[in-house]
Amino acid sequence: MSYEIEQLLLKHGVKPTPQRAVIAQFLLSTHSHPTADEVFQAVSESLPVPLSRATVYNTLNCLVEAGVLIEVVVEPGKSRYDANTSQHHHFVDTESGKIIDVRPEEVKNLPLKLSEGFLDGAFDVEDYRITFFGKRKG
Amino acid sequence: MSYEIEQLLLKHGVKPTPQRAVIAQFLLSTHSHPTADEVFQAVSESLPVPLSRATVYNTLNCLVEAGVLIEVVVEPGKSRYDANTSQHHHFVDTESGKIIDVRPEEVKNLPLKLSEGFLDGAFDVEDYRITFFGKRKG
DNA sequence: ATTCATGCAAAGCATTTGCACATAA
DNA sequence: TTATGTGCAAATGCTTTGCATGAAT
Repeated sequence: MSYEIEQLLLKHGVKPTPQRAVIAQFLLSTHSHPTADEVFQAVSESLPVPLSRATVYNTLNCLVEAGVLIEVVVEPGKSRYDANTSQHHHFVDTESGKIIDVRPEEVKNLPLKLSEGFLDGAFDVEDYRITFFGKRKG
Repeated sequence: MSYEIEQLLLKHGVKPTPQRAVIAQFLLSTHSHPTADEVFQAVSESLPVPLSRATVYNTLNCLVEAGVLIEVVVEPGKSRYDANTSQHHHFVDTESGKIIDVRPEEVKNLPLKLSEGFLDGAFDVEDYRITFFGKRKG
């Protein structure tokens, strides 16, 4: 496994194993927001090590807990994974279902705030995520 | 079933039945964003008609398709339902898991736009939803 | 030796579906 | 009677878990 991936995992307190490295590597190489099953398919095909679905699920959960990945839920029933852990938003193409990362700089009028009176000011907003929906032009 | 609920269902092209009316009624009466199972529990308890889980699922899907409800997904694995169909956002209390509706007027800096250059201007944004995360103060 | 990741198969949930029965127009 | 909603139970799909094996410290 590559030195960089190994360092990344170690930095997050995750013991580097071939399976973990290859799954993390795959997620770093794509912007397609794959599901667990898509990760399993993709990684199984082109892999020096064998891989079971259980390990894919265990590994994805482990990497999410460690902060290497984030879990993205846009449709009910399945989770998607994203190695882009910096604060960002998503655009969902409602025709293809594709999910595209949107950097905060690409959204005008950020940062957002709730009005002072929101619920008597009883809550602190720590973060927010925006999901845009739309279609390809033309 | 009440006249108003009946009219609401008819207006959306849904044939009013006791089960549908009572499920719609329950969702109109709460802001708790219940899951299908919570709807089943709540409605089963205080009900003149018997009710099966299949009917709850069928009905919720039917009401979502008809535009009477919206489906809200904040956690993987289960859908939640909301009779507030006007465009709005959500605040998730990360300690209790509670979901609170946020009216657009309560968010400063709206409306949002993507910058002109976003993906070469290839997409039209039709809508967006914001999910805020935070905690109760103190 | 001890710890812990992996693989397999079984189990667990949320949800959907097939089919028979009931109900309403 | 014709269409359609409902109920039950079985099936499905995604994910988790238990347990035995295997690798690494």
